[in-house]
Amino acid sequence: MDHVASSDPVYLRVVADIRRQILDGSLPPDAPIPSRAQLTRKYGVGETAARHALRVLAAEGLIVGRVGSGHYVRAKPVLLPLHRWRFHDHHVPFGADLHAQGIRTTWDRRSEPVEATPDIAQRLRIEESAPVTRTRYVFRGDGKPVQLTVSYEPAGFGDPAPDEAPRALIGRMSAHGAKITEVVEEVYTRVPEPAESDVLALPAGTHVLHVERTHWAGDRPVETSDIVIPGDRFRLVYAHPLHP
Amino acid sequence: MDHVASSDPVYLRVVADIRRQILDGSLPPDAPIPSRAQLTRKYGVGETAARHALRVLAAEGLIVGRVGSGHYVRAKPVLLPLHRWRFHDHHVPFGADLHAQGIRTTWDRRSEPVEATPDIAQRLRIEESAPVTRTRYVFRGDGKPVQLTVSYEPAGFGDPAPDEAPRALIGRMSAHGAKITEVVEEVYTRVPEPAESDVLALPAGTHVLHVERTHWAGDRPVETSDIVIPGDRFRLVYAHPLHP
DNA sequence: TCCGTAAAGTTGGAGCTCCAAATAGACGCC
DNA sequence: GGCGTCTATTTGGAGCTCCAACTTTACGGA
Repeated sequence: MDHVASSDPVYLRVVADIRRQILDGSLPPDAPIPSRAQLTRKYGVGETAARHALRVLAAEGLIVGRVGSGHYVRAKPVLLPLHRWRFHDHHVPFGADLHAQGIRTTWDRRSEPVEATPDIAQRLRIEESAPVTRTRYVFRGDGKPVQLTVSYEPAGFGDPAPDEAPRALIGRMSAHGAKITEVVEEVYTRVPEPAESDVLALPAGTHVLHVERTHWAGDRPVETSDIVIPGDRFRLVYAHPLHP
Repeated sequence: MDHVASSDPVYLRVVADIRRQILDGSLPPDAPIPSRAQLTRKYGVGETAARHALRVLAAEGLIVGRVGSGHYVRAKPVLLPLHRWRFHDHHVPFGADLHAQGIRTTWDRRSEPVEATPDIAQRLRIEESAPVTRTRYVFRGDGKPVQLTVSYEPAGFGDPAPDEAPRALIGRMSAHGAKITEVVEEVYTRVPEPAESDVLALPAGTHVLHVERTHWAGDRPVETSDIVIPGDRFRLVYAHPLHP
């Protein structure tokens, strides 16, 4: 996914290679990164390029440097490249489009404990009838429901630690100029399995919220994407690429 | 606010000085930043330090570099140092504390057009009885209202541009272990005047949402802070400091 | 076995240099 | 005035070097 042409700066070659290893898990948390001197030999670059590569990776939050010791893969690494993400306008998907048409958006959320259906149980990898929490988000345009989002998560799984990190729901969605004519539905399941780190550029082992179904305005499927809920499993860091 | 001791790295001295000038407005948007060569002379540092300073400021989003031309203050600069901010957990202020006590949080928001009272009119710097939009946020713990937040903004002022930037409401609040016994109230006013850039580290001219009153659990005042609504007036960039 | 010291390695700060690509301004020509 | 060219300046990539502060490891003595 990270195409780095041979004409690109050499430091980016180093960055891309190390980043890939961290993202796919071949460099696990706390693993040591080659030192400056080793990088110059391994990639045949100068010290300047090696240093800059390490600096970029550190700024991205993927590695940490310890003076006198070395660089290591961040224990709970956290790269959320903001430029790949879109906040929902007013927390309403496609909010920008609604606003463009002079439609005022509101939403609310309601959680309730339910028992896992076979379908949900399988997705969440829990037993049938186990207690789960269902949260229904209703997004409205001018008071009329525009989108219904249902999120399931295992009961207890979502109970945050005392000083838990923020859990703002952030989504990436492509905004089309779709008309708002029907109630749409998405089913999110909070699957405790490794993120497709390639898509999200998240470290291996990160937990994601997966969009299972998405319908929009007349059952026209919308681009499906992963959604991250920053939770107690990882801290949220909005990284600024810092290149060049 | 940015104390840079003489023992600190020299590039930080340069960064702090330029940053200050941008934040207090003495370097207005699009103003040119001294070139590498000029910085070395002006601050008596080497080229390495000058370059690194510019790189840090660029990574912070305060300046942009144009090859062959120079560095300039970003036209709509936007530094939001995430580490100074706390997302509301589940968008609910003090949500982390509520969760710690096993309390489940929900909230909803409702907007309605009203006429400006003298009080509000003065704060918003509009005429009395002018049309304003009142938004009432109700934050609930286990279904019971925990906090009522009322936000006023001039009608039209908040009407977003067609491709408006996200408007997620982000707040910084100190989380106390306060008990949830009473409905509390905050009055936010979207004041179209320069931010106290020193507090928020936002460039001069940025518009902020100012917290006018805050009560919490038995009329005990909570730390008052500024709140930013990313809107069409500026783009939101989550910057990662990038030092060192 | 335990402890203290010495040596080697690593980060981060800082300096210098060279160069390609891009820009902006000066200059001359029509 | 308008147009094209040429030159000085600037960024960004890349190289090299030196050093202080710190960590890790290896070694030797008690």
